[in-house]
Amino acid sequence: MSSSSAAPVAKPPMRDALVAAAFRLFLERGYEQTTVDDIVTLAGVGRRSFFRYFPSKEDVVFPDHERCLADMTAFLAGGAEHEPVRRVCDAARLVLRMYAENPAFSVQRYRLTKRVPGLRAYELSVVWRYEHALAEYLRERFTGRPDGTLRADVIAAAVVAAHNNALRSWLRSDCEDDAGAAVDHALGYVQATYGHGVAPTAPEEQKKRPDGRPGPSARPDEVVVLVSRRDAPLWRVVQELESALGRG
Amino acid sequence: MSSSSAAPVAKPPMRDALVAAAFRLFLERGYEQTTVDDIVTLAGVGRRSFFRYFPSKEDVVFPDHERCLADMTAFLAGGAEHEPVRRVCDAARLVLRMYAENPAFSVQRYRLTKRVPGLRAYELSVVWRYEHALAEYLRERFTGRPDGTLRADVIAAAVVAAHNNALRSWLRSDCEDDAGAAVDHALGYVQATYGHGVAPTAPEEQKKRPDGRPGPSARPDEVVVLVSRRDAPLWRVVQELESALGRG
DNA sequence: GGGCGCGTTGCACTGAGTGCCATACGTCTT
DNA sequence: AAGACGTATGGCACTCAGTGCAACGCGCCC
Repeated sequence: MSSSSAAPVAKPPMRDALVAAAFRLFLERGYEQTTVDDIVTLAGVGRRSFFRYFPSKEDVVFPDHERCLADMTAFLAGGAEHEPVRRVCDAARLVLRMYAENPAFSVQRYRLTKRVPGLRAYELSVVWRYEHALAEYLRERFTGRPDGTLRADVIAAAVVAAHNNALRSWLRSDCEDDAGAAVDHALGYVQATYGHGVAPTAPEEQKKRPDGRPGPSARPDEVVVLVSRRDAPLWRVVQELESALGRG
Repeated sequence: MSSSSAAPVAKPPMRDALVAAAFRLFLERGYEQTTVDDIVTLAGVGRRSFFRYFPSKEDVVFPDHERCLADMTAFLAGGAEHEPVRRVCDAARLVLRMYAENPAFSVQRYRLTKRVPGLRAYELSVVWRYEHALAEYLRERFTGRPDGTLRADVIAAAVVAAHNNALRSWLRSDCEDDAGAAVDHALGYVQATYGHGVAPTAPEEQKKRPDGRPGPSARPDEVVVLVSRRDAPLWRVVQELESALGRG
């Protein structure tokens, strides 16, 4: 079995071998029933090398997470055009696209994390870093707004929840559904709630669109969210509504 | 020293002693620098007993979490009156009240979890169970609605994020702020976004209040959220608004 | 050829967590 | 009163994750 110049992988042949060996064993005999020694024996490498590539046994289940997080962070840092909520939703779409690049792998991991409590907990800490990055981005964009950090935290949590909802339903369908459509639908709900001008509660957003029109990427199914005190007089509510819609 | 009948604690004197010893050591020399042997030596008990009361070293940092989660779950199962979003917000208020019962302890724990990555990760798995319980409750209440599980997941995430935002800012202030007011403000934002009748998108909610009034415990600062397609005719929007307000 | 950097490996060690059994104490039974 | 029994605790040995350290092999450059 010559493996010399057949498929010259750029950097880490050993890393991939460890991931492959780990998943084989995890799937056939379970995560907790598999020791690191089992993995390195199957991969034919030394035990010490495992911990050189993966700081913990759990990390081998999320081998490209650091890269994925770095990509998302770079995307957020890449520019501030578009509206902030739109941008974090796009960041979430980016993450889902990375999952969708390896459907088989993503499904296997999903089955693992669903069954093993320890892996579920670890996945939470992974997801938390994404959410934290989104919240951090929104906090910067929301500086000066009333309740800026609160809104940032809540919106980031909502985006992550919507993303995960779509991702899980896609994974449960064995990747037969359209992942992009699912996440668009889920994030559309979040964008409809928090995105756009939301004039009455964030009037300063209006200044960015002096023409009073919906702004970039206006689709016919866009929605407007109006928040008003319940005891406000109806005429006042309608007035706010007209200004939010840019009519009247 | 005679400790026979001086302070006859009901159930677990040993458990509390372990918690006290653990926090003393964690605070004075750090979490990772403290071994379980150190804790049991200071508490004067056998090492095996530690793991009888706490399944892991991390659990000693959240000693009453199981009870707190059970209380919240019981509260949710206790009744389905009020509007669902209102109810999960009240559940979050319940949790914050438990934190507020031991301000000093909560602050110490906050300082610990903030600095120790392992504890932060563990706290995430703790918080996740709360969020999951809220989402589960909302899913049941939202069965039949379009995107019921999506809305349930997103709202649960938003509630938890708002709760945590208020909790953290309260803990950072050394418990000098008013925790109740902070969480009311944060959850008010979520309730303003998702709560109440939200007539246009959830008309079935109207049936529960045939009188058309806001329902129980209507406060003057309650708000109504109206979601509508941006391209809808204005008269239609106003019609929906009137029905949402129970006027017209 | 000999030094040098790097990736790999083996080895010993710490510490978390578990299973098993022995012990002590209170209670219930005969 | 003596013994049986359940429960709480302690002690011991073991597995396994993770780390520090010191070799070893290997290509490379001087």
